[in-house]
Amino acid sequence: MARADEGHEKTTLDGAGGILSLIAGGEAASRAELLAASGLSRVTVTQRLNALLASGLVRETEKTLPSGGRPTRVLAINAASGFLLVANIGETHIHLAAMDLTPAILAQTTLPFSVASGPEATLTQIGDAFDALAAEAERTHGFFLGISLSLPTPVDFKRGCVVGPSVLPGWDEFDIIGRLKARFDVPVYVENDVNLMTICEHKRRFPAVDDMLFVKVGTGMGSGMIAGGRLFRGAQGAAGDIGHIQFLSDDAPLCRCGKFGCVEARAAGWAIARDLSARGFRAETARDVIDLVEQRKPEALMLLRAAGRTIGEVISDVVSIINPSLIVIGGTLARGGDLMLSGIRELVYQRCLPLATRDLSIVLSTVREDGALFGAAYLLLDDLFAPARADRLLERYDTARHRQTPAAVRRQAP
Amino acid sequence: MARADEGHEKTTLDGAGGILSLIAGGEAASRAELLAASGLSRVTVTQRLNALLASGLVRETEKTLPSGGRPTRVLAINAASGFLLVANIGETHIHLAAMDLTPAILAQTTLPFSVASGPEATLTQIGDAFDALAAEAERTHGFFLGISLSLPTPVDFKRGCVVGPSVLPGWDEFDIIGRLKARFDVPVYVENDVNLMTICEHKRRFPAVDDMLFVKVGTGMGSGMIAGGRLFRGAQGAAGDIGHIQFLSDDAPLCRCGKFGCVEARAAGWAIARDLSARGFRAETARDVIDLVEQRKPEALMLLRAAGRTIGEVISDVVSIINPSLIVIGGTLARGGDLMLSGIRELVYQRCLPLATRDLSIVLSTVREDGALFGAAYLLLDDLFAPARADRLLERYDTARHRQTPAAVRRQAP
DNA sequence: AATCTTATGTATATTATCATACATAAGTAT
DNA sequence: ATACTTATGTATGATAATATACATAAGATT
Repeated sequence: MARADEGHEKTTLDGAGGILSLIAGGEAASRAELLAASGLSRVTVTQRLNALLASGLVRETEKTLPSGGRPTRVLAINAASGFLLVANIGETHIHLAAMDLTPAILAQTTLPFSVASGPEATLTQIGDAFDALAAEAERTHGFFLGISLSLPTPVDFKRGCVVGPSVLPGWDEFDIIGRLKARFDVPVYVENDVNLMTICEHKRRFPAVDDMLFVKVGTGMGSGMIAGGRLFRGAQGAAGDIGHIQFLSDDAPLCRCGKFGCVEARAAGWAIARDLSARGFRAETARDVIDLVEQRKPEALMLLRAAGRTIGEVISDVVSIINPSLIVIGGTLARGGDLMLSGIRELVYQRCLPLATRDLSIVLSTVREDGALFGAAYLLLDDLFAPARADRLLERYDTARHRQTPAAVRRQAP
Repeated sequence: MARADEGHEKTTLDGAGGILSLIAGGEAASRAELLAASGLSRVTVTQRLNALLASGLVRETEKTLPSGGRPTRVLAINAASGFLLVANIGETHIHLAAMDLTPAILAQTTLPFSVASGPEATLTQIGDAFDALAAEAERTHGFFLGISLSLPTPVDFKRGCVVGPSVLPGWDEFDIIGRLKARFDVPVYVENDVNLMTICEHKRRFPAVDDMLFVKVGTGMGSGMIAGGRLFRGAQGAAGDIGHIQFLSDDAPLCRCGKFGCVEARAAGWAIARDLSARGFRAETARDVIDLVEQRKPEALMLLRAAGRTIGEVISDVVSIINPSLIVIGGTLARGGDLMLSGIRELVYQRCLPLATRDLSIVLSTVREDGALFGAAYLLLDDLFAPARADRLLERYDTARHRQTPAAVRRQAP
C-alpha cells in the first residue's frame, strides 16, 4: 500500500546524536572518519549526516584534507545554529555574554555585583540581563541551548550549588540550577571559576594532554585538574583547593582562613601586597603587585620571585600526588612571567622524583580574564554534544524542521 | 529456500558482549534489569542471554530478587568458566596463583625472588610456575583468560613496564607484557602493587565510593587513588607517590632516596625501625616495629603515634588536592590500629577545610597480604568484561562451543 | 483459592541496518 | 592527458533488531 510520504527521502534525526557527537568532539572531521569512528555502515552515516546538514546544526566547510586520493570535505558544527548564555560572577562584577557554538561572544554586558545582595536578587538580575542578550541572539542564531555560570567559590557541580562558607555568604546550598531552570527551560550548569579556566586552557591550547594542572595565582589562589582528559572535581567539588595547604615555620603568617602558614598567606597576591605595604608601598590586590613589578621595584621583584618558590613547594607536592604531564600557571601574578616560573621550576625539579619530572612541562597561561567565561561555554557545549545528550538536543531541531516545512505537512493530507 | 540449519534456534554470541559486560559489571543482575540497562528489545536480550548461558560463561543462580510480582532470577558470571594466572612480585618472594572468575584462588605457589636476577630469568621462572598452575586449572576451569602481574615499583600501565630507577634494577623499561605474550597468547597486565591493593579495597569493600585514597604504610610508603570510580594513574603511572613529599625542618632526616625530610624518612616502617634501633631495640622492618608495638613497648607506641601525625600531614595535603570521600589506611603499620589512625585524623581535621572533611571517612584496611594479588585479578577481570573487550572474549567461547557440538556440524552436511 | 503484580518467552509484521556492488567525484602522480 | 587513489552516494537483497501482542510463570496479597 502506498503511503502519503512515499518516495520522501529519509531524513529523520533519530540516532544522529552519535554522529553529531563525533563531529563536535573532534573525533571525526569528515565522512570517511565518521564511517571509521562510528562503526556504522556507509548508508547509515550518509543518511544521518544528511539529516544533520538539513537541520543546520552541521555544515560542510570549504576546507579539505589531503588523503592520497580525492580530498575529504571537512565537516563542522555550524556555530550559528544556536546560542548559549554564560555569566562569570566575579567579586565585584558580573560579566555576561551570549555565545555561538564556536564558542565566540555574540553580545556581552557587565553588571555591578555586590557580595551583600543574596542569590535571589542576583539571579533575577542575571535573568533580566540574559533576556536582553537572548532577544538579540535569537534573531540571528536560532535556538537558545543552555546556560552556564562561573562562580568564585567552591561549587558542587552535580547539585549545582555553592558549598561551604565562602566569599559569597548566603549562597551556601542555594539551588542555583533550580532557580534558573524555572525561568529558562534549558540545561543549566554551575561551576567554580578556576575549574572553568582549567577547561578553557585545556580545550584551547592542550586538547591532547590528558593529565594537567592549572594553577591560578591572583589575589587569592586555586587550582584545577584535568585527569584522564576530564575535569577532576573530587567528592564535593572541592578538589584543587591548594591555597590552604600549610607549611609551618616559626614565622608562619596568619591566613585569611584563620590558620597559620597557608601557601596563600605566603605567596598569593594579597600576601605579597601585605608585605609590600609593610615596606611602604601602596598595594592591596594582585594587580597592584604586578604594577609594581612592571615598574621594576626591587622589593616587588624579590617578593614575586620568593612567591614563585613557595608556590613551587606546593606544586611539587601536587606533582608527586597526581603526576601530571603539564602545569599551566595563570592568574594575574602569572604576568610576572619568568620571575614567577623560575622559582616554581626550581622547586619542582628539586623536589620531585626524576620519573615525575622527566616529561613535565611548566608554562604560563595565555587565556585572559575571560577564561572562566569561555570555560563555562566549553563545559556546556561538551555536555550538549555528549553522546548521552546529543539526541535530546536534536529533538528540538527535528520538530522545528518539521514545522518549517508546511509542504511536508500538506503532503500528508489527502 | 530451506537452509540446512533451518529451525535451529539462534544462539550466536555476536553482540552478546554488551549483555555480558552489564552482568559482570554488576549493572544488571536479572533479565528485567538487562532489558532496562541495555536498551535492547526483549527478544534480543533473551536471545543473547541464551547464547551466554549456553556458552557457560553466565549462569542462573538459585537466588531471586523480590519485585512485587514474580521474583526475578539472579544472573551471574559463572566463576568456573575460565581461569586467570596472577603473580605478586614482592621484595623477597613471588606469590603466584590460578584464580577463577570470582576471583578466588584455585591453586597457588610461592617462589623465592632475588632482586639480583633480572627480568629475563624471573619471567621465565614465573612462566614455568604458571604452566604448572595452568595444567591443574585447565582441567576444571576451561579457558585460560589472562595474566596479571603486581610489581613493587612504579609501573607505566599502558606500556607495561617498570619506569624509573627503583628497587628492581635491570627491570627499567623492560617489555614485560611483550615477553609474557610471546609465551602465553592471552591479555597481560602489569601494575604497581599499591594501585592493585587500592583496586582490591575499592572493589571489595567500597564499590560505591567514587573518590577514595588508599595509603599503604609498610616498610616503605605509597598510595593509590580512585577518582571518579576508576584508578587514577597520572601521566607516567607515578601518581600517588606520596612517600617522598618533603617537610623541611632543622632535624630533617636523610631519606633512602637521597633527599632530606621525606615523609617516608620520618614515618615509614624503616624510619621507625631506625629510631627504635637508636634506642637499643632490634628492628629493621615494619613487621619488627609492629611486633614491638604489640609488646606495648612505650617507645614503639610513641613513635607509631608520632608517625601517624606525620602521615596525617601529607594526607591532609592530598585531601586538599583531590578531595576524596574516603581514606583507607593499609600496610603493615596499619595493624597499629587507632594508634596510627588517631594521629592521621587529628591532622586531617585540623588542617583541611571543613568542606573537605565534612563527609570524609578515615578507616583501616581489612585486605591482607594478598590484596595486590586479588587486585591484579580484579584489574584483569574488569578489562576482560569491559564493553570494548567482551566481544573478543566471547569469540573464544563461541568457536569452542561450535567444536563441542558435532551434531550441529553433522546437520550441515547433507 | 482467587487475584494482583511483575517476570519471562515467543510469534508476527515492521523497520533499521548492513554488506556488497557499482558509479561518480576530485584530487595527485606519471 | 591518463592512470591511480581515496572519497562519497546509492541501489539491492540479506540480516538484525524492534514493537506489539499474547501466553505463561511465580511469588505476594487478599
